[in-house]
Amino acid sequence: MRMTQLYAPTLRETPAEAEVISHQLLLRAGMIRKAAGGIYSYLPLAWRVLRKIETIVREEMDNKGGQELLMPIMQPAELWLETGRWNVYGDEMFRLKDRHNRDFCLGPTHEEMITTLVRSDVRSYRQLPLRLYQIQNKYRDEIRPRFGLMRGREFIMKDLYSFDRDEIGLEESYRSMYDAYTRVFSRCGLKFRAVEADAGAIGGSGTHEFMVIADSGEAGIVYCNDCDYAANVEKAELKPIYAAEEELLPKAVKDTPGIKTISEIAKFLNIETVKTIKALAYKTDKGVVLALVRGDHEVNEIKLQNQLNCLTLELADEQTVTEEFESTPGFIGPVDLKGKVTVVADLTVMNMFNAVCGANKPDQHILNVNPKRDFEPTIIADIRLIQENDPCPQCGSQLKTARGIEVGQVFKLYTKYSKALKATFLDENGKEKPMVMGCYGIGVSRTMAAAIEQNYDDNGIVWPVSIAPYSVAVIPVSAKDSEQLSLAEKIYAELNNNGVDTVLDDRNERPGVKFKDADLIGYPIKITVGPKTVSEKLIEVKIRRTGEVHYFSLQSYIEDVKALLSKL
RNA sequence: CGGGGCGUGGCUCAGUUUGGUAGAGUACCUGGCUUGGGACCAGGGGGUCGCAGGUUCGAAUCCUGCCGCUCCGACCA
Repeated sequence: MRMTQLYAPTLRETPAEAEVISHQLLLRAGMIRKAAGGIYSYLPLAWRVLRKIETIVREEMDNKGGQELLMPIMQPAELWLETGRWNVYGDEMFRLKDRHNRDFCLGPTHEEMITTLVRSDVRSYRQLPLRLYQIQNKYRDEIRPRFGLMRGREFIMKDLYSFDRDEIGLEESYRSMYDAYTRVFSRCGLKFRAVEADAGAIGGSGTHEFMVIADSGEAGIVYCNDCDYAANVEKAELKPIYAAEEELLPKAVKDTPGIKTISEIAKFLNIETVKTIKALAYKTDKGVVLALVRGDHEVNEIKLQNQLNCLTLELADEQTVTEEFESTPGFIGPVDLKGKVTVVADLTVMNMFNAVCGANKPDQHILNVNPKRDFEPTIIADIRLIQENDPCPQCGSQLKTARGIEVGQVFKLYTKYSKALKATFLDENGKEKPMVMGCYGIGVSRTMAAAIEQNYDDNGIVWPVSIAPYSVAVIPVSAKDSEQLSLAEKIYAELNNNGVDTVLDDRNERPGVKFKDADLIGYPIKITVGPKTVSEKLIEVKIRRTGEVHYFSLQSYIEDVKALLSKL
């Protein structure tokens, strides 16, 4: 490709709308343009990157017995009514009607579609296992699209669905995909971590997320340096912490005027926050809930929601606290609570002695509160959010925290959808059984953004070779020197003929402009054709990531460039 | 949806407080000059000032409503 023809409108300045680096650089490098919130056009350079990622994905899926197909984006409501998700999916689903007033949606995912497809054509255990996948746009009307391609409302996803005869087969499919995902993200040049995760709305259990480690990541993860444990903070399990045993003292009410927060009460009473109980009031579709954790801990709302098995969960407002909990905002506690409240206590709370909590009355706390003696929770469970330095559930070492961008997730669905949609087969004994399913997603467009989040510098993007739009940019220093130009043309043609994706910057620009654009777009290698190339038959080869410079002879540079690329 | 910020040539922004002919830089076009890290000179095209009402002799500027973008929270590939 010649730069004079390439549609890559680069920008000198960062558009104000872009916050995260991948969004800024994708816009500046002329790779994407916004059509609406969370909806983007992919310009030629971005499309090349996406196609390279897709190629890697296809190779790895096919390697594991995956077969590519393509299902409709537009899906009839009946499918979703059958599993009940038409209502559960809520506002996140893009819905539309046809001229006959029939309901449709733009597919946010394809479990329903593929399961009904497979159920009508698969009858026998001999046809299983099946691993089917597609790469296409998905639609989710996100509450808040943001960060450019990282959270769009339209995005490119690879989704594979596995159908097995039994759970042993599912385990094998799951392992295969886990392995394939590891290979995909490694080949894309990403630093990532597979972490244990919460299953969320898709359902099923047993799931891993593939997280690209980046400070801009929306997800929190914990990992252990001494073993292979890694988990999403939403999921990470915790054992109770046992406080040193104390003699139970009689509980006492203490005046604490205007003292509402944990840190205030600890300071006021001159005690450690570990001696306090934090009580958080929630409103759910299953009534009001009081969640208890130790003062220095945080509530993990996902865990709480899973314990309550509720669909909605939000912090209660002051009016709710007053009316439904019959308590006082800022002074709520589990002791002598009058309202009809489900009390969920964290495991650690149950092992505290002589603690402090709110008295459910204005400006008062209770001292020497002892769980079981002074209050009896409805549910006792692990509901706290894991923190840095908490012990590893596997080996006990101190955990580290990091931020991650979720680029893929693998799920075991078991028979959730096959039962709901009656996708059954006859086994070797002629017995009808539901297929055992798994689903496996990769955010292709998000992977592109994540790659940038991990590979950039002050001058622009630094693409890993495997997914770079072009591997090499050939830049003649002078736009007038005919010898330089003809050498540049020759190199450009020869590299392309030898399978190296190359652009020629044939624009009538000063060299600085060409270097800047090349760095912004992020070609792994720049080849400068200058006076030295003409006089000494040497080309200058500069590595984008390191700035390292090599001089190769015009006689033999092709192999040298290829060797260099293979090492990057 | 709740809470902040912002909508002025493609991009970055000034002008709004105190109403009076719509500006700069950059990008783009033409010519000249220049060519090893976003040069320079000259000329030029391009804006219903987010939209709709209202106030006024007169509105980018004041008032009302709406729309959009963006950041912080709940959702997720």
